[in-house]
Amino acid sequence: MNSASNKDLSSKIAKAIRDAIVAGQMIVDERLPSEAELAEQFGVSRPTVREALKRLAAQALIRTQRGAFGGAFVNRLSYEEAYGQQITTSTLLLSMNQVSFETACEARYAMERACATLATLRRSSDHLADMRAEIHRQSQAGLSDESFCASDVALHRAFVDAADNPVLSYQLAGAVEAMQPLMNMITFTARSREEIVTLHTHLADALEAQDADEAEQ
Amino acid sequence: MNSASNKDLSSKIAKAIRDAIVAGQMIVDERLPSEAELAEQFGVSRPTVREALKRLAAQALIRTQRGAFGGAFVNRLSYEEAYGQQITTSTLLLSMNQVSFETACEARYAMERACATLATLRRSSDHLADMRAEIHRQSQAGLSDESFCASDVALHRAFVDAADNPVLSYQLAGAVEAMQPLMNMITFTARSREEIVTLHTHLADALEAQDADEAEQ
DNA sequence: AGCCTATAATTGTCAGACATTTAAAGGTCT
DNA sequence: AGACCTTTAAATGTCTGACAATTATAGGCT
Repeated sequence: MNSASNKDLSSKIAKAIRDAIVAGQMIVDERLPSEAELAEQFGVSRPTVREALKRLAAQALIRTQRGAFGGAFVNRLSYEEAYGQQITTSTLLLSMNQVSFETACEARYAMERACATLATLRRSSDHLADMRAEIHRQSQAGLSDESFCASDVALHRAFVDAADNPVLSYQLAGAVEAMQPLMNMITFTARSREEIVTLHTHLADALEAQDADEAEQ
Repeated sequence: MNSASNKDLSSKIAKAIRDAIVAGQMIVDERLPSEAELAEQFGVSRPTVREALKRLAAQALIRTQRGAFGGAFVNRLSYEEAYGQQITTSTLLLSMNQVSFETACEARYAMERACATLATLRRSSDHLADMRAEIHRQSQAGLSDESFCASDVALHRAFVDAADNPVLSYQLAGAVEAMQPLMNMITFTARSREEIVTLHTHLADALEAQDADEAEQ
């Protein structure tokens, strides 16, 4: 995307440092040279270096610390930070590209079906309890559409986590959460809510019984 | 992650603008105020505003254009840009968190199984041809491990695209591509290569026959 | 009408300065 | 000797002011 001939100096510097990190030339928690040193190395001014560093910080590749012996450090990207990144990206992608509700739902169901086998094998009682709790909340009458959606997301999050694979959780939780704004635009009738709750109950039952044929939803 | 009390002014400003964009208060291609105006609005200096804007640019939320009537514009996040973001994030996440090869593979297979049903329904002859071509390449003898992996990624990419759901493609292609560095650390014996090629051939055959029970790999 | 040029707006970059934060070194007292 | 305080220096965070580079628009010339 950023061709090498990008005129922006701060882009080029950010890319150079990013490449070094991704290539493993800098290990986690390693300290980068100070801004003044980087400025000298790249032959630019400090503000330009700072803009490059902020770009990297925005991608959670580095973190900065003030004070003596502070500076910029290669950041260990945590799952939480990665979630945040993915949710921001996915949310924007969906909201800006006229992705139809059907397409998004289809993707979501497909990905959740992917978890079903693993989840039935590994679901813990904790995850089951979380799911039951959300189902109970969803069946209450006075719930706003927004709260209903939020609970729906929480339920699916618990389901995905039940597969006990952090990579899968990272990928899918982001996707599900990103769809929440789309879902919030929909109003649910009492009838459709009932259907959803029934579906969720079947899902939880199947998980509890460790029956893999619940993948049919 | 970034609590509101983050001391960094450029963080706070970036967050404010990002929130406005995500909330839909600014539409695609809308022009932001100039840096000087933003500086005045937020009561900070121009360099600080610039650092905030660079953060947003790093996330592809805005693009900038120089010259008269240039400025920063809300960017329509394309699928390609989103891929790039996701690949960077996923690659780092995997390489920095001692994710085992097994966990990654498990996630990958699970997600691909998710595509199987849709792919069998919708696969075009183009996708099939792409897959066949990669399979052919993989069965050649003198191929380096790295090229073998690259071809493997290309094949799976074609498979995922066959499901004809851009959201799914975006999610999974990023995941598969991010695993390439992990896969590159592995050396394949002639025997294991043979098995993989056989597996891929079965997959392509099943897709061609539109037989959904190939999901068993 | 068509082309060229000046103009103004805006981002990109630089230099230098000061404020703020923070860990470490060193000094003082018990 | 050990605990506590103070100083110090290194580094990021921020500001000011300036100049360079770019580019769409307006106006003038032929």
